[in-house]
Amino acid sequence: MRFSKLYAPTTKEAPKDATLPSHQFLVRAGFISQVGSGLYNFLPMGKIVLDKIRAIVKDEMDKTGAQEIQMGVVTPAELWKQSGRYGVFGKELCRLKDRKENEFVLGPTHEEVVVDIVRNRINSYKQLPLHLYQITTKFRDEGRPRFGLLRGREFIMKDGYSFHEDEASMKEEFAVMEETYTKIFNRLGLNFRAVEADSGAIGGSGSKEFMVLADNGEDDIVVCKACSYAANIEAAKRAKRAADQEAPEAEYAKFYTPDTQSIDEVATFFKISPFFTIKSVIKKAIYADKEAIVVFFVRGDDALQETKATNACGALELVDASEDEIKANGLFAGFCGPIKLPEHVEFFIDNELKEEKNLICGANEQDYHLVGVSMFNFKDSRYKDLVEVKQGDRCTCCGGEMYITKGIEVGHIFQLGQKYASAMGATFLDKNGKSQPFYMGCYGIGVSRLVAVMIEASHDENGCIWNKQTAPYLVDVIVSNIKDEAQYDFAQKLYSDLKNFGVEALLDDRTERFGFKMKDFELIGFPYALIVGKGLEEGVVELVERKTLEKKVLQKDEALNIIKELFA
RNA sequence: CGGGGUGUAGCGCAGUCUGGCUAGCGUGCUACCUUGGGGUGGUAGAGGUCGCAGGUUCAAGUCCUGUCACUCCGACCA
Repeated sequence: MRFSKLYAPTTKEAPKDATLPSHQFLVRAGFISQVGSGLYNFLPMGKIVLDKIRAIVKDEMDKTGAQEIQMGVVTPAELWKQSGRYGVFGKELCRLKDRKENEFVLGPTHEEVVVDIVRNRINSYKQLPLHLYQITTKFRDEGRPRFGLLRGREFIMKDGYSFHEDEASMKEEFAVMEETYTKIFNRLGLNFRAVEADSGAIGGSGSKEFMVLADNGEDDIVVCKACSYAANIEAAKRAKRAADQEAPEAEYAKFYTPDTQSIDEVATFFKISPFFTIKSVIKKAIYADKEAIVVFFVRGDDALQETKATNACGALELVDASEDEIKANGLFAGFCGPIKLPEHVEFFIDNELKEEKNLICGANEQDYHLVGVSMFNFKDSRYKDLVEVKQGDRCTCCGGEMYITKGIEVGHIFQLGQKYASAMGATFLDKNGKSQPFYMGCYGIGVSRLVAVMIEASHDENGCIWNKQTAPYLVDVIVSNIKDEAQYDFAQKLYSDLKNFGVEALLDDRTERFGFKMKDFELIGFPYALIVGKGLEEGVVELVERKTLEKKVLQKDEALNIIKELFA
């Protein structure tokens, strides 16, 4: 490609609202352009990069025996009603009607459609397992699109769905996918972790997220310093904590404690560590068909993890309860506790409080707390993992210290079980001739997001730094002075030799000055530039590596071979 | 969803508070000259219904009402 013909509108200035390097540089270097909130176009070089990432994903997927298909972007609402997600999915689900007032949905993911594809066509265990995948555009009407390609409304995702006769087969495929994803992200040269995750509304039992470690990530992940444990903070577990001081032994009693509503005030009043207090978090749980007040109890010095809490009570979401709602349910903000709670109020207690003694909690009475409280008389089903893991907590696997870091989710794999197949009546005959729903797995990769992630992980103050696997072109042959015929002739010859050898090369034949072309090279971030300039008179050219910006002087006749070796 | 901000030339902005003649600046773009190893320097140009609709006024980019779009912080993100 000749730069003079390439549509790559580069600019000195970044868009005013771009805050992340990946967003700024991808726009400035002419890879993408925004057309609306969360909507981006891929310009020629952006498309090349996107296709390269797509090709790597496809290559590794095909190797596992998964088969590529392509499902429609517009899907009938009827399928979503069958699975039950039409109501459950929130505003992110973009619903629309056709001229006949039939309802449709822009596919944010395709479990429903893929089940419809195999339903009544796969009838026997002999046809299983089967794995179908696609790499297509998805639409989720995000409440707040941001960060360029990292959180758009329209994006390109690889989504795969596997069908199995039993759980064992499903788990086998899950392991294959974990391995495959590892290969894909390794080929892309990314620093990532596979972490334990919450499954969210996609549902199912086990799920793992692939997180690229990056300062600008939106997710908090917990990582063990000593072993390989890593988890999304929504799912992270920790070893039970020990007390930080001796337990304050006391007989069970009610104390008058005016003006002590917060944990700090209670701890100060009783002169004890907040560790021995019980924090009550009162939430309103939203279910598909009702709302209810739910109270969560954790240690005073712990924080409630909202996703865990949502899962504990099976709600669609939790919102803060208003003062009126708290009062209406017979509760007293600041004086709430698990003992003598009004009977109709649902509650859950953190696992770490089970069978603990000598605790202090609210008495469910204005201005009173209870001391010497023991946690023995609650049903096991009340106890759930509710706490948010903190910096410095200990690992459940090895006891090592854990820390919290930021990550960008680039992949998520799920064991769905029979959830969708049951709901949608997709069954097959097993070895015993019995009809049963498929076991399913589903596996996603954010392909367009990866374009941004590559730059988030690899850039400097001058611009993008692409690696050989994803660069739009591998070598930028820069003609320093286009009017110098010797330079131009030599560069053109070298450029066509490189192309003939199969090295993707770009010839910067624009009538711009040297500095201008170098700035563009650095902004766009091709792995190498070959400068054909004033040194040519002495028989030399220069090779610049983008990553280090180091220049090497080469004899002009050896340049071709040296570049060939770089990409051999 | 809660709280802010912005909309004027391709891009980035000033002008609006305090209404007034032909709406400016930087950059980019076109032509010519100049320069030719780090976004050269110069001359001359093209390019704008001031987001949209309505209102007040002798007069609206500027004041009022409505509306749309974009965006920032936080919540949410299946």
